[in-house]
Amino acid sequence: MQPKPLLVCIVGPTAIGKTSLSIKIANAFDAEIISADSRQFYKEMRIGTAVPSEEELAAAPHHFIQNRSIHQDYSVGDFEKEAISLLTNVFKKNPIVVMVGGSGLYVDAVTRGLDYFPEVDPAIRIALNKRYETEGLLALQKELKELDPTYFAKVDIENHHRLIRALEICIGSGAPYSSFLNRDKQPRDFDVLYIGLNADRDIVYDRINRRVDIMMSEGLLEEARQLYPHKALNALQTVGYRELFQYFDGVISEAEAISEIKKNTRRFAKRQGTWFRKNTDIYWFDYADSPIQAITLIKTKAPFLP
RNA sequence: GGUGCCUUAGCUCAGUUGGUAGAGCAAUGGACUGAAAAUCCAUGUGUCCCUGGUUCGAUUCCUGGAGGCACCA
Repeated sequence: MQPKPLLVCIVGPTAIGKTSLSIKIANAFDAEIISADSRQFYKEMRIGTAVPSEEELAAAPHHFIQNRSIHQDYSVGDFEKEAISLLTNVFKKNPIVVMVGGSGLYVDAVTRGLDYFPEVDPAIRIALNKRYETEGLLALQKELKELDPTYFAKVDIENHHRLIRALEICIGSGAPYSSFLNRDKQPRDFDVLYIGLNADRDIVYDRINRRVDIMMSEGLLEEARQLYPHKALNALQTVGYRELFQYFDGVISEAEAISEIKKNTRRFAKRQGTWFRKNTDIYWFDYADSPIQAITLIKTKAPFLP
């Protein structure tokens, strides 16, 4: 039997060194790289999202890096479809692809798949957001309880994003949100090997703090200033930009904005840890380990590779 | 040097008319199916500066000490 191709997923908290490891692995196997990072898609956001450098991008073929505009709506569902179709093509020429990503949901969308949900009119979400503003959380809870009692019983009903998402499906499709859950997901015709990169909390936090300073010295302030007119866009609800927008609004000082960026990035890294920790398929490595160890692991898992 | 005020959680501070304490922030743990770097939930953190005294009992009152701030010299 022909062995399935292998998708090597490199995960871990922000600023741990995933980009660098992914390039070394890609070079070792002459592989291409897929980014599963929910903010590196956007071509207008380069410094604040820590997009790979020119040299890094030249070192291996990269996909899903700065291939979108902040003005286009984009979602995990779109990413899943595009990534799977790209993988199908790339696997035709190479039995291994490297995926790097800090966005847990985006990684899982590719490796495990999302359930099918119908497309709904974006106006529904807009209306629901308005309702949330005027009538509050309680009104949303009440409506979901009526339209989808099953999902109501298990969602976090304090979380308006969850409520609105479920309601938009209920209203737009006429069927309960929960009726779409746990349908047969698309089977994947590739195997997945997760490699996690981590370090002691102090080290991660220290790397984050230093990286924020580097971003500022590379011109994050100017990048944010140019995006300031678009601060309401979804893509710009992003650590590193929001805080600077507050500075431009005169709400906080520049120094405060920088320390807020550091704090919010640290919190983000903590949330990434929570997400990845529950994935028991991950092989964890210390950030200081040599990439040889990861490459050796890949070879033992996929002996058919050159 | 004198006088006054202060010292309580990682930080800023509240409080106990004497029964070993609580807010905000920070931090930590968790959730997550098309907004996910988003959004949401939960949780503590303590020689109450040290010393001696009064008291059944002192973080609280008193003595002395240390550190800080202010004013006077």
